[in-house]
Amino acid sequence: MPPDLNLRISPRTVQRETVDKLRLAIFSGLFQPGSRLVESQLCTQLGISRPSLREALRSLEAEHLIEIVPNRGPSVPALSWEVATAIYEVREMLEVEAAGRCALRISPEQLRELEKSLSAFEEAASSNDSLAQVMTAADFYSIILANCGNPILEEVHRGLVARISFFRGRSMSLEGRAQSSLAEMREIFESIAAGDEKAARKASKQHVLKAKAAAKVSMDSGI
Amino acid sequence: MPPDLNLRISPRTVQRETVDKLRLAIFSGLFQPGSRLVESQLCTQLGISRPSLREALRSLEAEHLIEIVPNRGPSVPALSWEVATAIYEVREMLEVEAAGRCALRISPEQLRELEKSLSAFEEAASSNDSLAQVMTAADFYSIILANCGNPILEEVHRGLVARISFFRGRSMSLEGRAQSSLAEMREIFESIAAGDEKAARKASKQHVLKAKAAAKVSMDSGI
DNA sequence: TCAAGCCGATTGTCTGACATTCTTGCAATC
DNA sequence: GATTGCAAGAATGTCAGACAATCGGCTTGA
Repeated sequence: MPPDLNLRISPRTVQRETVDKLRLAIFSGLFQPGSRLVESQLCTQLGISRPSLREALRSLEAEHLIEIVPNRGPSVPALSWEVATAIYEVREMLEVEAAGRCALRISPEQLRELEKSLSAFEEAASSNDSLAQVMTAADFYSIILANCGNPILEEVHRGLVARISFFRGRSMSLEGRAQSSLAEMREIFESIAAGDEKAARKASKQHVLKAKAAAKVSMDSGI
Repeated sequence: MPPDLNLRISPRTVQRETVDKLRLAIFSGLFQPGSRLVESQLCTQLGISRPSLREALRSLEAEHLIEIVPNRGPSVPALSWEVATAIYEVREMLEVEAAGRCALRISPEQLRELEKSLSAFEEAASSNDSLAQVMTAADFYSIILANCGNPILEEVHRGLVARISFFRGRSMSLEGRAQSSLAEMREIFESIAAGDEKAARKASKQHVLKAKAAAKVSMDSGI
């Protein structure tokens, strides 16, 4: 028997359900950065009690998806470009490392999964649904990170990418960004498929750098 | 006026106070890994109500300092060596990068702070107080990370180091580990003081690798 | 126009409650 | 003797309601 196979089924508690829903709401831009989240409103909208909601909010606070100022309550933080830059830098470190490791150790089966997710992104890229683009792209990274052999790398990366979902959504709407993103991701995929660690690292680095540049453009232009 | 100077004073709420106290309790080994945390007991010990405690627990859960299984409640996770290895690897990436950047940009004033914290560790190293050793060493890293120019790097690093505090405490108790740790940290300090990025990276990498090895030894020997 | 003060809205925190689920000990059965 | 089944107790998940402290905005007065 595998030593650490986690067979325990996790009942979905109200708290967890709430965290997931709110997280998704933030990703999809339902809550704009800077907007306040009023407890009583959320309670009625979600149909839950205040204690449960507050527990969920504390979880999101610890993930840095919201911030809670005492006596003012929770709000979606407006990410400064300075912090966004910092996140992109760390994301680059993690993603480059993960891509490199992934190229050396991914299984054929997972490679097919990666290809599938690339196709999914390709389809999304040809549409105008920027949320779908962000989500499918996240799946693509997720598979790479899940196969880098380091669960912590994956976990930290997921947390960071979540925090810049706002920027990612906006920059995906940029003219041609989705298509060039697709090209970059295809290059990453090819390198990993070829088992070429160096190429995977290089392609991955390029991709993050361009994503960061696109985010900067969208931020400067759009307000 | 600085654009983003945060002048808001944060009233210390019961929730935050509780998070800090529990975090410290975990660091100091008051709660052994694997042990369950019973809400009613903690409530009476801390003198707070259950909702406040539960909010605090959710925060700690999101920091991965505790885990909460539905209908079983919170407990301190027993870190497997596999996960610990993963954490050490990511910590290495972050700390090496931070040390390198720090060497290029630290201010003379902060450098003095770094030297001070090194002295503090030196003193702790000659004692037998392994908690003090862990704490002062954490201060040392903290200054490096705070001067690397990337707040996210700092934040993520702090979170990871927190999670391996148990291992760090145990390995510091190893014969001679504190002294060799001191030597390694001094080398890091010297490199940063000299503004030598490459040396700082190298010394930092060595330090983390040795810390990891020491953790492995203490784990294998001690049970 | 601007400052001071008041009022509603919101949050921080507590108490108490109850259904559900887990744990544990004991009895019954094979 | 080992395993199964069950029942009591303990712990958690969730809710409702309450109240003081604080914040933000609006009115009022100078």
